[in-house]
Amino acid sequence: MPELPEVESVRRGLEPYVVGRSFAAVEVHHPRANRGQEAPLSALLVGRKIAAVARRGKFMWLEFADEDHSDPARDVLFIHLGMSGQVRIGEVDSPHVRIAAVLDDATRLSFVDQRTFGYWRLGPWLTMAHIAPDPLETDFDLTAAGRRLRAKRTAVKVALLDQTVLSGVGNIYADEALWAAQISPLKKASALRQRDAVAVISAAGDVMREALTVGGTSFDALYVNVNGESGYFDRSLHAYGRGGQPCDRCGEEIVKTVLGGRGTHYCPSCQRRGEGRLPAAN
DNA sequence: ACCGCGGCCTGGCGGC
DNA sequence: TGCCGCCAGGCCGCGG
Repeated sequence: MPELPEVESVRRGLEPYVVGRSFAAVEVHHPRANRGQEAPLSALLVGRKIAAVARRGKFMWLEFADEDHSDPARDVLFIHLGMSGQVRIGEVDSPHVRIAAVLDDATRLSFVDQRTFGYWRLGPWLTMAHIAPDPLETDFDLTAAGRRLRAKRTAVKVALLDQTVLSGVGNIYADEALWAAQISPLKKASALRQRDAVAVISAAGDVMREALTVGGTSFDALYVNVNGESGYFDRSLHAYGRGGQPCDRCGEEIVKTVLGGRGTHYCPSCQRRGEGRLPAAN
């Protein structure tokens, strides 16, 4: 479940089941699920006590009780959901169960991942040092993120997806943030005024916070929380997936195009902020 | 140093 | 019905 609100929904769901528990058994059913790991995951994890479930952007990780949490070199268990990963409580009847784990209180965790872009990997926390803060962090610096965005010479849509600028934003929330801030996805990030860069990042935070309150966005059973339930933010989408439909703000037709290889949806009429002519407000 | 593109996978859908 | 190409919410590494 790809973007920040979906990952955070999983993190919150996982927390009460795993904190204070230890791994009793871990079985890897698909080699890609722990690629990059030499030793078997079970040898690395069994007996280790989980102290916390943390997240930055779309990266989630388990902190262990026997590690120094202020040490950037400490080992953590990264759980990345990739494009189609799920972490479920209990056993799951699916051909895509890639990892099955049991905790010391007999709680079962199933890592289900159709496309195998996700993984569990024990490694040093600093492996993800390049991931920028996400807009839901309490000390997130909007001004600095705005400057990083404007340092990019790509289209602003592409820059929003760059996890070293800010993290957590994926293809859905990038389109939604640009729609909310009334900025064209095609506009060069470096051509944005600072206040518009800040506005679109701020909008990304707002949209993701709102999505989180309804459990994230899911169009199908691929994107579910730890109990297999779908979120329903798809009902609140204004741009993503709405190509050919009328803009909720101005009625013009939403256009679908491709930017940076990703489907991109926007209103060509009212997403023109910072282009010299203000959109007609309805 | 940066940016753009291709690759990694599976499965569902629309078109022929 | 069947096959084929295209598309999908992410990320990394390569080459220019």
